Amino acid sequence: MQPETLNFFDKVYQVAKQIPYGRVTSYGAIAKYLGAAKSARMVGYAMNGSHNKDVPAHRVVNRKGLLTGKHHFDGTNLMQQLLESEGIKVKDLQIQDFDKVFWDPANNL
DNA sequence: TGGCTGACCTCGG
DNA sequence: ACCGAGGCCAGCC
Repeated sequence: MQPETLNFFDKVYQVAKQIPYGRVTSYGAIAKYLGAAKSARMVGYAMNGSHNKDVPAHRVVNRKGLLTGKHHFDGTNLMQQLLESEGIKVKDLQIQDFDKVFWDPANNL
């Protein structure tokens, strides 16, 4: 579907958009799926432009299930609220049952 | 224009 | 098992 010609950012957006409801993924998972495990940083940075896209950046967290990017959202606990709104239990910036809500792109794509 | 930063992860010692 | 450093690409000053 996605030609290799697409840039890293575009690919990230494509994958992030496909994240199912009530599920979360990590930057590294997406990066690794794209074939650039070392480019996990870029995935997070790509989320910076996700604001203009329909990318649920709140469903993307770090490897520890910590909402590191919540500081980039509008309010303070907005990101946590969104996740809890989807049924995901979040303790402060730590996602509970992260293993259960974790969605691997390679698992579905 | 050139250079630094940034929502991270993996590898090496 | 723990700690330190590197790497990637694009946007912004």
